[in-house]
Amino acid sequence: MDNIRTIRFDNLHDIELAHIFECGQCFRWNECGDGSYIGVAGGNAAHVVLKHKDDASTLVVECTGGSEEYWCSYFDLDTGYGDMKRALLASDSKLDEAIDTCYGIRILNQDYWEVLISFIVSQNNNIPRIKKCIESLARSYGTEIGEFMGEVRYAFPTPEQLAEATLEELAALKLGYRNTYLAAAPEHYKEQGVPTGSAEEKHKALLSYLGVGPKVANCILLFGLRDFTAFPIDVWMKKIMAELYGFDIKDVKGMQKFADEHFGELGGIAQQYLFYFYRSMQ
DNA sequence: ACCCAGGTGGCTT
DNA sequence: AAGCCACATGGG
Repeated sequence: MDNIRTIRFDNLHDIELAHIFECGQCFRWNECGDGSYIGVAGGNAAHVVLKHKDDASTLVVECTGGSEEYWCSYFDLDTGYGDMKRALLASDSKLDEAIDTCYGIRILNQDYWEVLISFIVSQNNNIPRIKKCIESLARSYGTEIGEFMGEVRYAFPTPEQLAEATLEELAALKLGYRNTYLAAAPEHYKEQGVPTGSAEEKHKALLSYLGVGPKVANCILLFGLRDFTAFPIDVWMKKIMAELYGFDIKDVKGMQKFADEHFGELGGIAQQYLFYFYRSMQ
């Protein structure tokens, strides 16, 4: 692929690629072996490198497309994560180690539809297999971007493209029982559009998708709609909340209520730090 | 062979 | 409202 463009962002803080891409919010970025990552976002393939120098960082994006504004928004570079982290630390010292160790998490500005489908696939599944499933979907139904850094890359399929898939084809992609959920999603998306309103209203709208329950809806709220009040509780978060705050492992309602009152507007940020930190410790 | 993974739908109490 | 359990697939 010719026409590779290089975009550079200087003087950045509170950013680390591994923490952004490995914290469980996205599934299409892969590490190259040297700390840089290759992935696809918004129909563009990209290779991203982060360089730390003194107190600041520089992000270099080599991409097949996407404006400077697009990538700035995608990496959420205009949001002050330092302030959010300081606010969380001031309210709860139990976050000290997680925030200190995983300092550079940012919530990517991902496409709503892609997040919706990705987290339907994620249920009762593990991250390596989720990534394979999503890559298969892109390869089978997404627009071919072209060869980029030694591999042909594919955009995530649009709702119209995924609507073309038959149940038999989806089953052949080894999606498991979730294939029926994916088969139903494009039409529902066409009818409902992108949810608006309060967090509760959006959450409720998401629950009307087959295959979307409370946990997946919270992931979509946080990663697809950038609602930082969302606090997804999966099997890992149940263990973490039980261990850290003394909840009964099954008391998900109590955990949700606590997160809402205790972390408020920054629940999603707190959740990401806790999830990623404790998961990386196994 | 068994258990688990960024859970949910559907059925039974 | 709460408690089961099946659901595909692949890795440990």
